[in-house]
Amino acid sequence: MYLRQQKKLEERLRAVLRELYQIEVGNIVIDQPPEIRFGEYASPVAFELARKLRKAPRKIAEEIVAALGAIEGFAGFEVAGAGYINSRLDRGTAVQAIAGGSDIETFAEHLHSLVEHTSINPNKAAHVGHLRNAILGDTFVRLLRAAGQKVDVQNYIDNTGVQVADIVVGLMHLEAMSMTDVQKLMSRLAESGERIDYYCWDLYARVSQWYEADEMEKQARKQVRLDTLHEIERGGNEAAAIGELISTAVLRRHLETMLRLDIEYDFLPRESEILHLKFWDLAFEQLKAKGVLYFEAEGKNKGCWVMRRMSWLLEKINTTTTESGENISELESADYYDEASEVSIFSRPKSADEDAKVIIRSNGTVTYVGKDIAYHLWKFGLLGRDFGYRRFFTYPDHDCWISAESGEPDHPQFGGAQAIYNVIDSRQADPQANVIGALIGMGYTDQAAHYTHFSYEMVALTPRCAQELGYEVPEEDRGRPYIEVSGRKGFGVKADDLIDQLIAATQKEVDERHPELDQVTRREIAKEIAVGALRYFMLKYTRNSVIAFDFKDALSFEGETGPYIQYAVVRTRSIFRKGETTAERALAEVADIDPSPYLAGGEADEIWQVWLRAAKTSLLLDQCIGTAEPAYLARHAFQLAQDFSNFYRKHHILTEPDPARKKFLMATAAVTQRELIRSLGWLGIRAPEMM
RNA sequence: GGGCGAGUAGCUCAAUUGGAUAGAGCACCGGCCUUCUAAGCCGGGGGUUACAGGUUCGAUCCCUGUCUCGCCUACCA
Repeated sequence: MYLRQQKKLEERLRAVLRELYQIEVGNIVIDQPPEIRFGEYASPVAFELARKLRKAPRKIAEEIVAALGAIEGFAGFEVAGAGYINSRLDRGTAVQAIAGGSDIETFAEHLHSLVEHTSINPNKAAHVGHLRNAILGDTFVRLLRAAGQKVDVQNYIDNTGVQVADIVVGLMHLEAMSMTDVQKLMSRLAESGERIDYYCWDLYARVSQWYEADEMEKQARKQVRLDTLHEIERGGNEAAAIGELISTAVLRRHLETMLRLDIEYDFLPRESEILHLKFWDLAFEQLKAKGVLYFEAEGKNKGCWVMRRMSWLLEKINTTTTESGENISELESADYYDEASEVSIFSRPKSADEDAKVIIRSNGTVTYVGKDIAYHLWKFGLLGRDFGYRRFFTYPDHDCWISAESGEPDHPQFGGAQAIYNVIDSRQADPQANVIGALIGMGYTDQAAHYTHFSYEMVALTPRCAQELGYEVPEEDRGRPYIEVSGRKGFGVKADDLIDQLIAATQKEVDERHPELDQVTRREIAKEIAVGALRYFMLKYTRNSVIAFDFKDALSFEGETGPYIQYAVVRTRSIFRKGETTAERALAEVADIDPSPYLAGGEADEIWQVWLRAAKTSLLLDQCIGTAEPAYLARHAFQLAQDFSNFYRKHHILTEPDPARKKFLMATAAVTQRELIRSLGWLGIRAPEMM
């Protein structure tokens, strides 16, 4: 309702400006007045026109208001302050419309999108940083799906990288294990209920220390690491087999951890297949043919195949654009690859570009960015080769597939998406930008424009939290706001430990509050609250804010938290239970009455505030997708819960004597419940029956 | 050296992307359970938005400079 009326108002303003002043205003700014008593929409458009028209803004605003006439659903327009144009909705009509439903259809897009998130190296347990990634990604998937998009969820698995190699080194060299020993180890762990990912967490830290421990041996040990890495990449040997076994087991653990948070995946592309199916060879041919990649014959990169950096391109086209991906759409108009002459803007420079990015080293091996370019060509359906697929993990209503050299004949289609989102932390902005740069250089500007590096800042630990975990915090770090986690040092909070702690804390509360419920139900409620607390905690910060993790904050269930919002829903449920009706019925019954009398006067503003906020959920969905920022919706849900709590205290619903007013108050609780559950659902948070 | 991000209340963060009196949560102080669940509500104190200029009707937001912090910038992967 809110969004639809805003668009109507915008159009009318546009028409009025055309009539009165023969002016086209590109973007008509409409926001909300500082106080609800001023109306629902405010536009400062008169200020903007003041200079152009050489008139006082207030005068312009008066002329516009006079010319607006009547707009369906609006009660009136007025000039406020120095020249704001405030618009009031007809509250009675609006309430009926809000009770009727949402207006997602005003912006729904039927794109085929691909979201990649989680992507944890399968060599250790997931930690809080990975949780932020997965929760952000999963939430964004839910938002896109809510807006009508078809979304594939991918979790990229670097199963042949140096981190997996480190684990293999640990098993083969520190523990002197063979393949059969490793198999025995795994069944021993399984029997004793120990987690393979936790075992690897410690082993990874040990191996990282081992490399550095002995100055004399350092060189040799690093060589062991490199040799192991190459064996794993090549495949068909013991190191590769052990790597495969361990990484697959750890991967399975990651999927189980994420499932605790209701996070599911559709496809797991692995680096091993990107290597063995030779994706790179095809990408190399394309890059070479289009001149994006060229052989460097001199300078420090002599003997390598190199590519211009994105930063160079941005400077070249003289834009102020900096953040990777986000403003690529501005590049669309220009041509960076000329089809006719087959010349790319990236073509070989006259003198060596020392700053160029090396894609193929002088020893003939491909760098990470090179493989990533190939993979992203596949994502957009531009590579000309596909993975094999086989089933890997089963969810209640679908399967998760994994890449394979030769897979099952019948499988769903992946790749070939119209838009992609890569949930990757901000430290990888540069490599991401270079992949985008390669696409642009190859002439795939449209794809580059739909490539979003969904970047976010890391989760670090407060010094206090680090000390609680038993880590020695150096003197100079104690005053800092946060300390970066480190897998190599085994320094961090493991995801499953945190979830366990959260459940233990919520379980205690639920047991105390509801001794009458059976244990299974109490357990279920405790889990829902714990997950709600965790997911909300990770979502309430905007993406580019570093989260300084602290158990005190994360284990809080009061104030701006998930449980606060869940609690508001539980209160509405309680009202309908005691009132022996349902939210659906309460919303339907608002049609029987005229709510207008209850929406007028100062006292009514706080009730109207609930309806207005509830009406904005769709607007928030639109904004969250446009800005790739789920935090706005998290905040919206909190504010709606807050508005409701305020209303709830002041207006006692079930004892309301006026039957028509009672229906209206019931509908107020109902619309809150509907919008809170909807918003929470998109945030991946369930709304418990009781708490 | 270059690039990016950040600096807002004691602490952690917002601020609808240039709009009206910069808002929340936590912490602190005071009040509210015989009434739909107190994981709640109400009230209070708390601010030179790092600093200095500039742009304009209007700046936390844009521009220039300075300071502080973090990250990125390898033929490692």
